[in-house]
Parts: sequence; C-alpha cells; structure tokens
Amino acid sequence: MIPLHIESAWQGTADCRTCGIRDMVLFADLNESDFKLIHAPIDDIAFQNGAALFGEGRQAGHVMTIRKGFVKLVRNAADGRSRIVRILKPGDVVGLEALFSPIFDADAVALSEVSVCKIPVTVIKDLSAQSPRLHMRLMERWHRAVKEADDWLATLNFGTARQRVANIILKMRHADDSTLTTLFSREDMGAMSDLKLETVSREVSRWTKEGVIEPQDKIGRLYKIKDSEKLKNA
Amino acid sequence: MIPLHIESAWQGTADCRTCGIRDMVLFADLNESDFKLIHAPIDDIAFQNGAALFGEGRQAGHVMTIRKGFVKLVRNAADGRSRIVRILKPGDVVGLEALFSPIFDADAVALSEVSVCKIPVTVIKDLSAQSPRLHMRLMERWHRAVKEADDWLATLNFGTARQRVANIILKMRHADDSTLTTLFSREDMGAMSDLKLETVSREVSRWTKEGVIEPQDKIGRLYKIKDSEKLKNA
DNA sequence: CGCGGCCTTGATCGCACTCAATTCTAGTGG
DNA sequence: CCACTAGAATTGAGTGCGATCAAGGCCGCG
Repeated sequence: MIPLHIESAWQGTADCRTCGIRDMVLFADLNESDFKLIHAPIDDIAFQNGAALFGEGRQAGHVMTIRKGFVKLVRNAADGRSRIVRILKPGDVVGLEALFSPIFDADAVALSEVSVCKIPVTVIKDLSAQSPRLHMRLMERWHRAVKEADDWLATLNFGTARQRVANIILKMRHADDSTLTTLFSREDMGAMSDLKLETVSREVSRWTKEGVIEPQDKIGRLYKIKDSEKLKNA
Repeated sequence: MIPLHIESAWQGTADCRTCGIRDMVLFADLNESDFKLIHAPIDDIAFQNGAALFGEGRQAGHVMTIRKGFVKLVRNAADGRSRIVRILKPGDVVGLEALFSPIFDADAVALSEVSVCKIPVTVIKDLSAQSPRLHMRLMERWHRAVKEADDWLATLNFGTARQRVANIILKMRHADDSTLTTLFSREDMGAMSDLKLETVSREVSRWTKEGVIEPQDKIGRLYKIKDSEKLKNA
C-alpha cells in the first residue's frame, strides 16, 4: 500500500516564544514564568509525505504539535485492512494519549510534507501541574478531538457513496478559500469513508461531470467547487 | 421513531463525599478542602428509558455523571435519519463539551433506567482552577471519550454486517460476567453500526442458529455467549 | 381478546464491491 | 527529446450483499 519511510529531519531546537504559529498551539498563552518550567528540549522535526510520525502500539514518550501539513490517524485491523480514524491539521496535537497510555492507539502518517514540534510528555506534565493556562488549552484540544471524531462518524460514514464523497470534498475545503478543496489519494479517501477506491473514483468523476467540481490539476487532488449547495444536500 | 419523554425525577441534593460510586467518578480524589469549593448544589436525577437527558443544540450549563444505566449519544441528520455516535456507561460523563461550547453537540437519550448527578459547569470550572487533582480526572475522561469514539469507528463500522453485529455483541458484554451480553433494540443496533434493523435481526438470528449465542429472554435482549472466539474472528 | 410495538422472515432490487483492462502522469535513463 | 516504467486514477462488466418492501409472529398490556 503506502510506503512508510522512516526518515525524519531534525531541524533544530525550537524556541516556542518566537514560534510563528504560537497563537494556534498548546503554548499559546503561557507567560515568561511558565516557559522557565520547560526543562527538556523541544525539537522541530520534518517528515516527508508517507512517513510515519509514530506507530500504533509504540512507546509514547512525547506529543507533537503540527506546524505544517496534514497527518492521518490510522487503525489497522488484524486482516490487513485499515481505517483512517481522523485527519489532523496544523495546530492540532498528535499523540495526546501519551499522557495517559504507555502506547499509542493508532498510526500517525504524514499526508504531505509535515513539520512538527516534538514535546516530551514530561514537559506537558510539569507545566500542566503548575499552569492553569495550559490546562484550558489541553482540554480544548481534547474537546476538539472528540468533536472531530464524532463528526467523522456522523458525516463521512453516513449515507450513500455519493453523499460520503460529497462530504469529504466539503470537509477538505481550504481555510482561506472555501471554493478550493484538496483531496487525498482515492485509497485514502476510501479508508476515510469506508468505500473502495474504485467507488470513490466513480463518485468524484460523477461530481466532475455534473459540473459541481472542476479539476485544477491533472492528478485529481485540487478541485474548484462550483456549487457547494449541490454537495450539501446530495 | 423513539418517543422522547421529558419527565425527570429529582431525587435530592447529592453528597458527593458519601457517593456509592465515588471511586469511579470525576470527584474520586478530591479532598475535604476541595469539597469546600463547591458552592452550587449537585442534584441527583433519574430518567426513564427513552427520556432525553438533553437535546442537541440545547443550552449547556451543566454536565452529568452517570450513576446507573446506559445513555446513547445521537447525531441527527437533516433528512431525519440518525446515528448513534457513542454509548455511555456508569462512571462516564455526559456533556463535557459544556465546558467549552455553549450548546451540546448531540442528543443524549436514556437506554434504560438512568440516574445521574447533575453538576453545574461553574462547579467544575471553580474546582478545575484550583484543584490539580480534578484536572487529571477530567483529562482522563476526555481521553476515554476519544478512544471510545475511535474504537467505535474502527470496530463497529467496519467490515460485513455479520462482523459488525458480532462486534456489538462483544462490546456489550457484561463487566461482571463476560459470557452474558445485553443488546439494544434492533433499530438502535442498526444506528450504531450503519445497518438497517432487518439486517441486524437477520445476523443476530444467524449467530443464534449457529449456536454461538443463546437467547436468555423472549424479547431478544439478553444472550449467553457460547463461543466468543467465533465472534472475534468472524 | 384485541391492539400496538417490536422482532423475524421472505422476496426482490439496486448500490457498491470485485475483477479486470485501459489511460494518464511523473519519473528515469538512454 | 523520447522511450520506457511504475504507480495511480479511471472506466467497464458482472456479482453479491445489504436495503427495501411486505407479510406474519410474538409479547406485553389494557
């Protein structure tokens, strides 16, 4: 299926105070005295498309905040089939379960060039015990994760193939320009919505033929949405 | 579909210190000084089978800890179909999202006789700001909710109808006697696994005919599991 | 006894899966 | 620059599983 590259590029030790996306992340509202509590290094790491950030069942000693790119969380069944359980975007945290569980619940795989801050669990725990500001941020993340998970079930895994694909198209709209949407490989889209890749392909083609979406590249990833209403009440 | 009764029976103001299931709940490891911080009344409330604990989109001013019974979280689609997103058991917390969101994300409906502690959000917030002990408990709940949600997707909504029903049977095994399992109405089971009630019925019948499960009542709820291995690798 | 709700079972239909062939793209090396 | 290749997407034909439509049974209750 998807080749798993294990390469990761260390880019240096991060200074959270000057982080470009600090307002989106876990440490958004820490103050100077909070930062003094950080006694372990926070690394900045890059992964290429298809690389595993970590594997299901692996030792979990750190969490990662996504700075750039998309990450899929994958559960693997015994019989080889796999299911994408959620997709994480910049600002989201990968592996929060490390705070409670010694092992990760799912594989995390880069869906594009990804860069992350790797934060030791000890840092989170120290800060969490002393900074009520971080608490709120952490709980917000959890809340977001639960809501996303429920949404995933209620929208992407519901109704006909036509509707599911429509909902993926809508979910993957760009934050800055909601008339654009970036899809994933047909196989990944299938793993998200419990469809076979051929079915996904057929339905994407159908929406295209109907003029509801319009390909912007030759590889079936970037599309322009011409009629989002038709997608919504498919 | 399911009739929603709005009756609820107030049973009195609870004293958390003497709560029978305190070791399972949110306030498990609060101490005497923590309890002094509770300035709003915590009520003990009962709901009958089918009653709504609260509705999707409603004002959220409190959370509820389940003391007895099961509760389903339901997302309703525009076209009237609905999807059970999760099932909550005693010790679980309903409506944690009230801490962040002014409205609830889903309907919560009693699946049996249910009794809950109704805790004002203000109490949680006060305690949370001052008791690190509650923090950990809260995060544990969030963690559990996310894991449950992911499990739900990966096991109940995966594979053939036969496998899905098998997984529901396994999931609903009793905590004290894992050879017994209590199912829900065929319609609810369908809403859990994205199947029609007729299909659920057929598959339950099939497992029964094959001798893998054995009905213990006449209404198709309580079953004895004779061969859990067959269910696991269906 | 009759009624209503739910479960069960049967017959048929259609959507998504399966198997398979073809096209397209990007990448590689001559 | 072009030929060749591997990987992905697309398209087609046929099958089968679960949905749909419908009838009948069982249980609890007034």
